[in-house]
Amino acid sequence: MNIGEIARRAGVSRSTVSYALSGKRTVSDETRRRIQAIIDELDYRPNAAARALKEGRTRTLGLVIPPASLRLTDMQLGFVASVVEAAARADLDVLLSPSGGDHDRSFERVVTGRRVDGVILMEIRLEDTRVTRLQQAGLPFVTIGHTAHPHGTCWVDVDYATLIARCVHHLADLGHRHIALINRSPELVAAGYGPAQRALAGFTEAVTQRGLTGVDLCCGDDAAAGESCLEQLLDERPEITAIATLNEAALPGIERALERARICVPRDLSIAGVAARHWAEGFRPALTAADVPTEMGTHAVELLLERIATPDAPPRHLLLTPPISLRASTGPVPAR
Amino acid sequence: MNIGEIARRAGVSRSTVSYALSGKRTVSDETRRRIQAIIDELDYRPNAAARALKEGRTRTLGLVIPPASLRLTDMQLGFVASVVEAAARADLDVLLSPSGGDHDRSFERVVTGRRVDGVILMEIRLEDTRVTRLQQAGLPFVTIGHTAHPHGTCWVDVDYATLIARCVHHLADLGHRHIALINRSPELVAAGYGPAQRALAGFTEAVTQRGLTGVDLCCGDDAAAGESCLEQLLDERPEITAIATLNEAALPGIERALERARICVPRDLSIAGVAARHWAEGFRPALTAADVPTEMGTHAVELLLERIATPDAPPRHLLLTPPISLRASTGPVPAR
DNA sequence: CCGGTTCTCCGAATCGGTTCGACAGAACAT
DNA sequence: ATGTTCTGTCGAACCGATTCGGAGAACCGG
Repeated sequence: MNIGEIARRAGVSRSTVSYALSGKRTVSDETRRRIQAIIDELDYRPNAAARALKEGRTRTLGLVIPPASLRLTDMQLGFVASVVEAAARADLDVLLSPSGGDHDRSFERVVTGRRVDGVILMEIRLEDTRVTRLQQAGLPFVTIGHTAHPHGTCWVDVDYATLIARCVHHLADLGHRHIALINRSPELVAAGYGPAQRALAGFTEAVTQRGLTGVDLCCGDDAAAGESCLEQLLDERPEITAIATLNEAALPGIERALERARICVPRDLSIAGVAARHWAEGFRPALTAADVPTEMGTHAVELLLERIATPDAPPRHLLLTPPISLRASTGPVPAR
Repeated sequence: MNIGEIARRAGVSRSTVSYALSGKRTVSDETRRRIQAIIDELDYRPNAAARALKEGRTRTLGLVIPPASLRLTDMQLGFVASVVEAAARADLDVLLSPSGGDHDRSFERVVTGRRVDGVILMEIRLEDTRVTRLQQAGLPFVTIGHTAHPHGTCWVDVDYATLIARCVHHLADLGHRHIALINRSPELVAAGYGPAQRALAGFTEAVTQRGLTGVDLCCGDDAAAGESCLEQLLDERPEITAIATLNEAALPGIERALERARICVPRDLSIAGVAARHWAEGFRPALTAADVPTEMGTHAVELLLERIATPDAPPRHLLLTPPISLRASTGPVPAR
């Protein structure tokens, strides 16, 4: 079912069919109707490869995700979902490329095989070779998260520094003087993972500003790590009355450790953080938290489309600071 | 950087470059080396659209996922990840299409725009219009899960009936006589969702065979539902000493309800089930369970590649029955 | 020295669209 | 009546690869 077949049946030339479809030149009403009827009957749709070849664009976006070996967090999964939906709304398809290493066949195919019109990069490091690779290839791209040199690139990110700082201020307002930050895994922190770094920065600044005692510790991204991390914290730093965290995957473990230690939230201890709504609401009691916006992906797609349309415009950034939803996990500091 | 540019620089014709690359005809060593050097220098890679147009295949697989509005379960996420990785290993790209409704633009584009060589369909219902659409379009496809008419199509699935039955037998061997099945959500069961149906069938048969008392109940796919479901069960059926379940998302809630009721697992109550390893190991104590194989996606890709290669071969099925990993959540029935 | 192989390579056709220039005929103005 | 503009359509070129038929050279044995 190619365009020639349609043209033959309609008794017109191939170009007329093309124009009838695209509307880029006028076609008489009568001819257009005849063509449309045949297209409907045969369920014809133009061959994507042929169109891409001639037009020089693929109507496809690349989405580079962490390799499957690293379990995607719920937050990341939310990004993927919202990217895919936003792209679908713009009638674009999404090509997935699992990539973490530097020399990755899948990534290279996407970048240099002109399979996509632009790329969205997730889970980037402060120094990221993939970013430089994309820049050198001249392919439009947007990152979710940003590198150490954020000015030359388009990105959208969550302002972890501000959000964690707000958590600290909220807890300080409630009278808490000794606050702990439960950060992401030591490996991520060591690798220069942006959110972890910036959360720590925001925490430190807010703690200093309010004259509080702050403890910050790393914690693996799973329930078991959360459990042992909290046990250690309760053991070594009994003066702590409040916790701020951005480690949503550790929440179930934190909850378990608290329950085991017979610590009642928020009576004995307050917790606030940054987490996908799903995790915050699954916590007992429901977690006071800045809900990480699922529309991150939507924004990334918007930025990318802009960038594809006008590659020479100055790169735009989007730093999101969602409000903190007050739920049940924070309360006044316990009387001594 | 097209093939003509390479040819010009190497002083050969375009066809020679093509043959040097594909090896489908002999090219002298010296010429090949010269061409390869230029390709390496310019970092040339053939244009995917042009190749797809000529070859009639896209080297791309379509993966149809549930729409983002429905949160993907961990298991489904595992499938996606393993599909993507298996495809990457075979040097294939994966095009994502979120689709649930029947008239879906993204799905139609993938199916009829010849954007992919084959499709993997997840989360299918016993009656699924997308399956018939694919059959009518003549596009090779494999489903993860199977419909009510499984013989005409290729699929790979987990044998929930057998797995749940094995759990029951294991519990019966330990002396348990009163066993409950915690199934998936009532909506899914009502909608004719295969796994839920088959789990119930396997449970009923095993219970009958061993002469046990069985209770089966539906439970929403989240922690809160698991919690209330278990509270109700403990309240209404105190004689129950063991539980079998395939509802991994309810596990955290089940755990919480047991802890609250001061029921010690496995001393007072045993639990066994079917769950992704991640969930089973996150349970306290670690859950005796058949680990849902993450390689489902890998198998689906293998089947699909076979089907693409030989579309007229009889359709193959794969019913996986992973072994039950004995962990800490099952033990002998408590003395009365 | 000639006919037949073998080894290399080239030219041209092809895939299925889009788009540009041209052109016939109608409509309109002078 | 003649020139001009506007409409609707067509033919051909083009995007960048693959692939088939064949050309020319080297080499073989007879």
